[in-house]
Amino acid sequence: MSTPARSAPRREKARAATIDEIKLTALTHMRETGTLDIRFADIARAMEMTPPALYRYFADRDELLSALIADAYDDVGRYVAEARDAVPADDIGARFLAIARSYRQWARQEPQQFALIFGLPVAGYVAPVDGPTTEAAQRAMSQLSLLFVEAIDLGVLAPPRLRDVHPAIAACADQKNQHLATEIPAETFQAMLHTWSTLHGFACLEAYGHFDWIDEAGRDALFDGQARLAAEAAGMPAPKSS
Amino acid sequence: MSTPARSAPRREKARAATIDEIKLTALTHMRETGTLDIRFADIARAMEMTPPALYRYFADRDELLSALIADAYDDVGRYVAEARDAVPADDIGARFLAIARSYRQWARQEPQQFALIFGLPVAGYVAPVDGPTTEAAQRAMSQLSLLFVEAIDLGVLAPPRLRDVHPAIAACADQKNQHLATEIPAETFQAMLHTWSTLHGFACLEAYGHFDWIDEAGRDALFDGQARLAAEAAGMPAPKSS
DNA sequence: TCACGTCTGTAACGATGCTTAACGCAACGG
DNA sequence: CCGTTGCGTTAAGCATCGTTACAGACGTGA
Repeated sequence: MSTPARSAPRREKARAATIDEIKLTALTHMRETGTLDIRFADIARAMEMTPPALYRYFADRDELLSALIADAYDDVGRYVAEARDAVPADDIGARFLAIARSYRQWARQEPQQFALIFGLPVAGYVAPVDGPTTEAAQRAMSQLSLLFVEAIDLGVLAPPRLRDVHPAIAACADQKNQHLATEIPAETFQAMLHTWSTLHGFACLEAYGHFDWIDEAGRDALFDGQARLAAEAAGMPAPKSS
Repeated sequence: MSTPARSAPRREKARAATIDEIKLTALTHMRETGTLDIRFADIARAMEMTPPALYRYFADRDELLSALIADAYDDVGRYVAEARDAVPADDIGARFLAIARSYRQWARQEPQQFALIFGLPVAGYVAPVDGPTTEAAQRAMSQLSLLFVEAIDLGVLAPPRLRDVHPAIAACADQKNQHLATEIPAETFQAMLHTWSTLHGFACLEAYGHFDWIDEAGRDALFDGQARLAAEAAGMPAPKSS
């Protein structure tokens, strides 16, 4: 049976640790090679195991990949949420900046995981069931929308720079609003998407090395400017603290 | 010898045609599979040839990949330039919109080529010599900077929304200005980078399917809004024509 | 017509990877 | 103390793929 014993806390712990080690080894290997390629042979070698042993933990290569993708979802979501929550709840502007910066930093630190989620599908991998791609969008965005809700509740959100909203976008906004306590106006919903696109663009270009010709200080300043523009356009207040 | 005969116009033509067919077949295969994987076996099969025959045209798999990447550079540059030049030279705002839209459209039509240039390096492929990645940045951006130069020369470029420029960015601007007749102010240079990031972000998200939950009309409107925001922030005039 | 270069196919080598099957070992529970 | 369970190894099968070597076919130019 593939079902693990139901009463063996010690075993299960070891098993979970091994699973984590496998995933971590896979990630490390991706970081070292700079690609999204993972081979059971490589992982096994790095763990001083033999390839077939891995099949005790993952049915096949795709299952490992799926797990990595799922983890990446969680990682970026947690990373961004933590950065946001580390800033006083009453300083919405600073919270916005924290989200923006953490999104960028995550992409920089983990370009492979970033690509895993936001890049082209990996070779030979078929996405399980319906659109985890869409789910990635949802989860990444949800942290941002939470902040917009906070801003609305605190009454500090100015109207966004762009006021006219296409009916199709308004419809999307309505649909999303059904899951929220505080209603997000369509213009603000649109501004959120603009914000995300803007920050994502910078993160992509930088993570994949297209800004390497600008030194780090310049990139930092450039990004903060981009974030400030985005905040301004979305009606987000300026940060109180530096 | 790998050197093709020096006097055989007919042969050379056929050879060039075959090379083009190989590259096109490779692209087609990438489009169909949705990945960046290319295998000599697949290409050969699609062309009703045998794998070894391909070695007459490309020394190895990497050489083919390099050629595809180089082509992608050219393609996007040409595509964007043509779109821009199809608009009256005195309507800078419309020209800007044309560039923005064509960049997005290219990414949408050719997500694989887009990823080839702007994504993570392909598995098992080592970039020849120094940073073609950087070159991609240069070439894509150059079409945009040409437009900014036009705008400056016509005196229709307003100061960008963001005025303070970090010294590191100013230094980059100075360096780029050495290759241009018309000097681009540092703030404008910075605004160009912001513009590119913004448009690129939307293009990435859409090309890789993260906006699939918005219907096409909505995406079109969303993008135009994004472009308008970017133009406004960069000091670009509004289009005269619709 | 004949020799040459070019192109292409057949065959084969070597490496690599995914995956399954069968066996041995250690820990755990009664 | 013994059976069960889970984990890991060895061995093997299978499928590819990249690449090279060799030999035949074709068109070209003298």
